[in-house]
Amino acid sequence: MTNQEKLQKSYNPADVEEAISKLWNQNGSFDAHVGSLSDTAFSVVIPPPNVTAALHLGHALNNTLQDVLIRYHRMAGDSTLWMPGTDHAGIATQTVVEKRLINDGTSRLEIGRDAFVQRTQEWKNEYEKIIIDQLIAMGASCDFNRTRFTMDDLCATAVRHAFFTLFKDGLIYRGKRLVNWDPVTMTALADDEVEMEEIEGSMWYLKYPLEDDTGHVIVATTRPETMLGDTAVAVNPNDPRAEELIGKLIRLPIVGRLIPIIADDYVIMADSDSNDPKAQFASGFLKVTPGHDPNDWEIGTRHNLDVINVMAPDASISESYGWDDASKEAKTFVGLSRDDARTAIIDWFSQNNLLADVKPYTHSVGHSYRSHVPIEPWLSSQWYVAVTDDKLRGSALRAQDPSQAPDLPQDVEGRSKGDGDGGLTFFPERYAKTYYSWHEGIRDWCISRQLWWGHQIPVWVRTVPENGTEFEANKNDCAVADSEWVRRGAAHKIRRTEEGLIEESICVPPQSTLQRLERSESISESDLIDLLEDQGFERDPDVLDTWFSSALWPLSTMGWPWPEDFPETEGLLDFYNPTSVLSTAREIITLWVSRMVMFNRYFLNGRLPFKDVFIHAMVQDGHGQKMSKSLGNGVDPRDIIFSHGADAMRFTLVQMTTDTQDVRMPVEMVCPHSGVSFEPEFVRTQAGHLVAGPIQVSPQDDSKQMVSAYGAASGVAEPNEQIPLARNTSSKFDLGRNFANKLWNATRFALNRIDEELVANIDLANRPFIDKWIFARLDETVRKLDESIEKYQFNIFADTLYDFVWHDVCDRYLEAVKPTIDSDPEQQMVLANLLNSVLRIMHPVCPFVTEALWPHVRQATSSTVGGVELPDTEILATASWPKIEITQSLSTSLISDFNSADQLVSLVRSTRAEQRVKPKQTIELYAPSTVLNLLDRVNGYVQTLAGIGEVKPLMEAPSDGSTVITFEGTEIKISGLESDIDLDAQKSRLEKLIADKEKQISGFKGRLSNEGYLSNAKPEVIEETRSLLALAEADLEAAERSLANLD
RNA sequence: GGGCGCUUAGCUCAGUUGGCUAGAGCAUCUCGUUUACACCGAGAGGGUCGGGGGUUCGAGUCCCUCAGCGCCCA
Repeated sequence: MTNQEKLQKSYNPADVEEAISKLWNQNGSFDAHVGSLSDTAFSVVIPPPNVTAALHLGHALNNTLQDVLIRYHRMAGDSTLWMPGTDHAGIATQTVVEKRLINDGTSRLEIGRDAFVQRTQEWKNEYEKIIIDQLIAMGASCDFNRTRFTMDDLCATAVRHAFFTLFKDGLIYRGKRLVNWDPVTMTALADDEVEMEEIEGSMWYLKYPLEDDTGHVIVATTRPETMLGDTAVAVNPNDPRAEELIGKLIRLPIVGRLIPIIADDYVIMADSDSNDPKAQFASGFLKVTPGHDPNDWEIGTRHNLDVINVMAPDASISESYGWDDASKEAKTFVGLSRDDARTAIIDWFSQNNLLADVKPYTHSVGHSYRSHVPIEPWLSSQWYVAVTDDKLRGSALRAQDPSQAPDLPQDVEGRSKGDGDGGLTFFPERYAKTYYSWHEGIRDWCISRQLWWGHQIPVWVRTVPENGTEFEANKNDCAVADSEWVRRGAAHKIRRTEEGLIEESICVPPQSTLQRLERSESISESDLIDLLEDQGFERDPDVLDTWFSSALWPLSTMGWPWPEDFPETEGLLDFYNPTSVLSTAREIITLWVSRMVMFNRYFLNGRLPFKDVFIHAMVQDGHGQKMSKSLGNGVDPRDIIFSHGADAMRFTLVQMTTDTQDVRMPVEMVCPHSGVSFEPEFVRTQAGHLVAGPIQVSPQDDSKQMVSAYGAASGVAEPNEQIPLARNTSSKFDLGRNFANKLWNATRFALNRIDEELVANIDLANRPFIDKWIFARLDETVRKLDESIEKYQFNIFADTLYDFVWHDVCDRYLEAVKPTIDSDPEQQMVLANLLNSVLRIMHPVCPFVTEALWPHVRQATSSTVGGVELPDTEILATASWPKIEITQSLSTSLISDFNSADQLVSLVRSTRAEQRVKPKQTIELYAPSTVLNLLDRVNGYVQTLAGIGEVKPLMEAPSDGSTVITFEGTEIKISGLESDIDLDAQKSRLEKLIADKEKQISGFKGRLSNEGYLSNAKPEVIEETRSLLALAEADLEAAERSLANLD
């Protein structure tokens, strides 16, 4: 006896979800076990979410997809690992914590580095917990015992070891050069952290007088404030004016500096007729400011120009950072912000009659992705990874599956048969090109960040006069092969600074690495550091770019470099790396995918971090804006779980995941006072985004208010008891909710019907048509699911499930067996096995409802169906994927017979509707022998679903009181409608059918009389057209005959 | 500026190498409820596949072009 009485009338996710999460956790259902060599590994590392904020639906999408893959492969018998964790997200987290401090009336600088890191740690703990709870709530089957954080001991060791190795191998260097400087957060940014924005600015035309007083040149610039740092004026050598001017000197206004006119073909020549706005607006003369413009830096390098930095880290004009020839006049600008300096300098030029012109000019300017202010190209000392080296860039390019990528660039070594080359595949394929282009033009990676939150750079630096050291330094970095520090296990480099001093850098490996090194002097890491600091070395205060630790994620989480130091990681690296697939978003290809490939391959002899990269769609809000933590328009998955349940959310997200389309998610708010959903009022942010206004008024009662998710996320409004936080929802998820409920009720129906304890196993060959058919369809469905998951076609996976479960199992099979099942114990067992299979195939997408139903269904499954392998297991999450081997003879023609019969059912139903036959009224059907044979083969299916009482030969049809159907070229009559026949309706249906068929026939005939078609089209296509024509002609004839009989 | 995608029913989206009468869900309309499910069932209506041109026997699908939207990279 099953315990079906426990099943409620509809599925209520909140009743079961938490208990089921607990069940999985208690049973260790998601624990990874390193398998033996013969086992198939399937592993995924989670893209670690930033601890800056809670997850939104974009994360829900990505994590659901990963979970579907993991659950599918776990059921398919693979040894699975889904590694969870979070990312410290240096600048982003520092920014949010600083915001909180400012709200609290203090600041980072006021409390100091240690206290700040402590505060940030607290933030991290808070959000790490929220994030993990969210993952659990959405059903993510991660091995949560292994949860990592990019700054925990394991990851920190990996970071230190990786840095040390790269440093020692000459792939990390320190350079003074222009970086993308954010003058608000006061840190350098990587190229990809800079967002380009179109700015409606101006082009200013400044007169620069020649030193010999013979005239002036006019330079065009969008950044006049940087002219204080000009060290040349450049002209294109092809410019007609060039010859006369090159080599002459200019007396730089305000500053008085004498600077040369040089020739460089970077300079765009003036051409007012050009289509290129740059040429239109050019004056032909370019002020060259190597200290404040990357292109000018290049020109400066070519012409050996001085580099003068006229700005402080906050982008105000300053003479303290490399500007020592400021005139008295120039000093009046010192201390101005860059905006004020711009105005002041333009005023000065204007007052001195040196402003030739100003034109409005639209151009794009880099902005900080974090503070959104314009980036200042700024000269400073930073650490770089030489990713342009063939060992990194080349390796990343060689990794690509050659069939997906263009030929390797000239300067990249060819692929070898070695580990990993050619093994990296992108889904959808087009993203392979994004990856390729990024590496083709990649530049060295600036990894220093002027932050307090992150992995502090493990390098101690000392600068000494040239004669203060025993080492000779050339201009570039060079490694010291032997020194007291090298003998102790550290790596030692020296370089000559721009100021002519000698800079010594000592990189200290982590203790675990140090103790394993062969070295002549044994010393602990902490003693080594003490020694360094005693000798005047200071640790670089900067931290590493967050992506440096993320790049090591598939390595570090698996225990690299010293898994024996972390016993819980033993064996992981060899068994689970390379991971099977990385699922992530588009922009991550450059930020993360690239760097993981480079690092994993570099540190593990070419081994890839993952074989496949799946790029998922972006989740947008209802206005087509990307859902993001920083914009604050994210919808908390817990809100959707609250309104619709986790399975509904998951199914809907999976169903929306196609190859090409981003996912648009119109969001409603739920009034916390009334529970009513409504569309919130939207407001535009300063940056131009549409977001739900921070405070919303209740749609039911305008005296009541609530805080929107945006209001809370942006910190503009803080929810309290009177003005509570409103949850979000979206009717998009109704689809998934209805489906979960459908499954619930189908199971409920079945459990009510299965009450016989039958132990004999069932041979489908002895079963009625409908039982055979549903298993043939199950077989087909499972194969389609397997194929779609293999190709990461998630929408097809979901649609296949929906179509099979809703339409075939519920609408057809269950309806068809209703008259017979109560008296047929074998059929009850067929149904039990069917449902058992359905729960299994539904499980990867809808784990909660299936797990909730599982104990009932497995209990009901007391015997087996031949050819269907469904071994019993206590927990569905660890049950096996159905294996179905139905003999060919069983499924041949089953599906085509069924489709014919189903077609007939819908014709009869349409006719019933047209003739307004009451639902319970059974009717008589008169059919020719071909149809009678079909009805016989499908064994009552048509009668049951179309409400047909008796079936008789066509010739026995009564001469009046019947209506007629055209089916597969035959006439079928229906009588017993118990009301007057609506002749008009019948007539117009037949007329419409005739017109339809005539149109079809003329189309087919036209095709078949076309010489080109007959000679070019594939024979089977032509054959098909012929048979379609025949069918249409038969239908037409039958319909015409019927119509004629009516008159 | 370069690259990638999108534009198909009122809405949100499928449509694999060109080949059946272009599909689904929602919404709409009609009918139905003691009988698994109204988070339901049955039926119906609704599309010149963004515009234009081309290739082809045949184009939603391939090519060119124009327009609009979005993303990534500079």
